[in-house]
Amino acid sequence: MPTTITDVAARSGVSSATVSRVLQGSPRVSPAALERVQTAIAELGYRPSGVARSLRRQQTGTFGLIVTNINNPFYPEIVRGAEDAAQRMGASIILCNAAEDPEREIAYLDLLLERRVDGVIVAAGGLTKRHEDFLSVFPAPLVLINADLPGGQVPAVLSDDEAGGRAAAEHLLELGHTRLVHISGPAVREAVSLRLDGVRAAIATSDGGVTLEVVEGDGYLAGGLAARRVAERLQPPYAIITHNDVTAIGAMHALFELGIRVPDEVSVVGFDDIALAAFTNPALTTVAQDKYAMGRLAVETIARLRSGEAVTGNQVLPVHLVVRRSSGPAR
Amino acid sequence: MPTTITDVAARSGVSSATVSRVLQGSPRVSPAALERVQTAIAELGYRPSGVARSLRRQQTGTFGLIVTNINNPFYPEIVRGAEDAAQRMGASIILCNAAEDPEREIAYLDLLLERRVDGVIVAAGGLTKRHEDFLSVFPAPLVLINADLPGGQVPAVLSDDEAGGRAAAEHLLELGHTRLVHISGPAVREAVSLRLDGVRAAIATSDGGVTLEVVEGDGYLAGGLAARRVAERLQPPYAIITHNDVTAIGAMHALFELGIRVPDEVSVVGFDDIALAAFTNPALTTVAQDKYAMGRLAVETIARLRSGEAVTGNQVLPVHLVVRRSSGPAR
DNA sequence: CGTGCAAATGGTATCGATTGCACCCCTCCG
DNA sequence: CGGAGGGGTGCAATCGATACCATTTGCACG
Repeated sequence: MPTTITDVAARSGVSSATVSRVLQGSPRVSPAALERVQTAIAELGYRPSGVARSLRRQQTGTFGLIVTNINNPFYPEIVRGAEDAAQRMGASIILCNAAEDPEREIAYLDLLLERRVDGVIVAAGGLTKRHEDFLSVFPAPLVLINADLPGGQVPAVLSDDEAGGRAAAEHLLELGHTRLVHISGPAVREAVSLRLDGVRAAIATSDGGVTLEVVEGDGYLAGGLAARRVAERLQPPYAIITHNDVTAIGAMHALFELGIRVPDEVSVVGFDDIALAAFTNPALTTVAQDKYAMGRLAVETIARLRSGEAVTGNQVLPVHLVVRRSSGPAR
Repeated sequence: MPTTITDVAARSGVSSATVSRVLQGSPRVSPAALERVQTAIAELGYRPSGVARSLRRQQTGTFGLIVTNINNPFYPEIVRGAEDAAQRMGASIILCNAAEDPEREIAYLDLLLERRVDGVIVAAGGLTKRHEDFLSVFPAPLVLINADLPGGQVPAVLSDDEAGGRAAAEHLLELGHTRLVHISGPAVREAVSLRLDGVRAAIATSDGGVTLEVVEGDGYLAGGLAARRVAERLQPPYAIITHNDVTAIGAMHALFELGIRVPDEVSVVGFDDIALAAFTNPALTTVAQDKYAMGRLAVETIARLRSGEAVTGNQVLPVHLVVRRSSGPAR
């Protein structure tokens, strides 16, 4: 049984109202009372109940952050950006890991609603129809990361996926590659088609004679293993663009196992620029997203929504190509 | 303004007490009332307030889980184990990412207390003196993962680090290695010295003539770069044991950059068996911890503590060596 | 037909903090 | 010397749900 505001009031000889005023730093407290209350708080080790406070204030100072899969190193950076931004505004984050399970995402949405969070951020990659139905009537401030809801009613923070796909492809074309393979993520993800669009756009504006093959992966390590099937029928040189870095790592592993050298025979370009990308062998060329900023922006957007501001547009963040060792000239 | 239990009561023509009984699935409700209440709930889209419920019940159905660094792929598996276990008992997890900042860990501990969570799990790696002072008087059920508090008052879930270190070293000795290098983690971490103890124990029971060099890393990617300094003065063959897989990835990268072949010239053995370990080039030999079980056990232990049971002992989980391609015979 | 018991339901205090309103007392000025 | 004004404080309602206790209703049995 923790101590309550009443205990503090009793010990310092004032009413609970005065203790409450001390807690909020109200100026309408005499120095003597202030002193006594502070002493009592320290002596009792009192800590106000966030639960009672939330009930009374009708806000919890908490945001929910739902991520598709915290196992994917792409997400932790978003989490950090969101946490830091929340901390700056005195709020905190409830992190929910959906573990690639859409049902679980919805279950968490429900839970967060019951917890009366002040807003929810969904960093989900792919949205199913059920998500859309659920999210479009969601009764709390809501922001999406790397996903988009038709109608544009829900604000979203996005990377410029199309430009990223284009940059990756242009880089490979400049290196002289004419055979491109794209290992995509699950088709439900918005970003998947946008990145592919970018690749296609780059090819379209090239001199021609460039082929593109698309293989669907799972957006995780195993997806990269699709590179094995590709390698079985394609003679080097060619170049692989993956939906994300984790897939690229899987792909480079498959090539390594087959004794195919990267980048001498096959070039590989990833997407995301996770911390590990600089440490693969060879180091991974990739399209960098500003993950930290995405988390931060999402929280700031939630805060604006909460303060009544109407925010509906999408915020698209620029991406940039980071050239490392996994891409090289075709020969 | 969300709908409340009173709204539901009014709409269904019963008192709020009856609505409450419906919410808890009490049998003391007539079928007719049940029906009407359920209809009203559905029509209004009513969802009971977790805040009010927590205040009244004096428990929140929430556990806090503080992890040192969610960027390290070791932790997400723990999170999953904890989330699944919590879900089974109808509870939920507030995940706090301390981002390697001990002050932030303590700040989160404070926050969780204010939020009146029903228990806290700290997966922290290293505990400073301040942690110890803070944790030893922590006024809520507490369980540690991969850390230990003197006095044995706080239950902990641990891997058998000493056995793990031993297994790694024995494996390398069997391969004929006589020069071992250990890239450790930050000295504050308990596990660091235990794993090293295991390595030393294996060497002690060997035929002799084995040397061991210890280098301190940071427990993350950059720590592995210590391998570069080692490589500058040591002629192959030798073998590197790292504190964890992420460090091993950093080490393999440093060796790769120097053109040193793994495992032909230098063997590398990691610790943790993160998902990525099977996908490095070459695939990483490592000591596997049952991360998922650690998270699960921690939550189950919290639940036992909460139900009044006195749990104080440490639970040590077995580890096992997974041999892949990064370790080979010395030649 | 009266009594007793159980099922169904409602009234209301309570959880801990916040806050509008009222009150007291002191000071200052007319 | 009296009244106005304001700083400091306490009372009590309130947030939404729960649970104890009391009351009503229905039914069976003697």
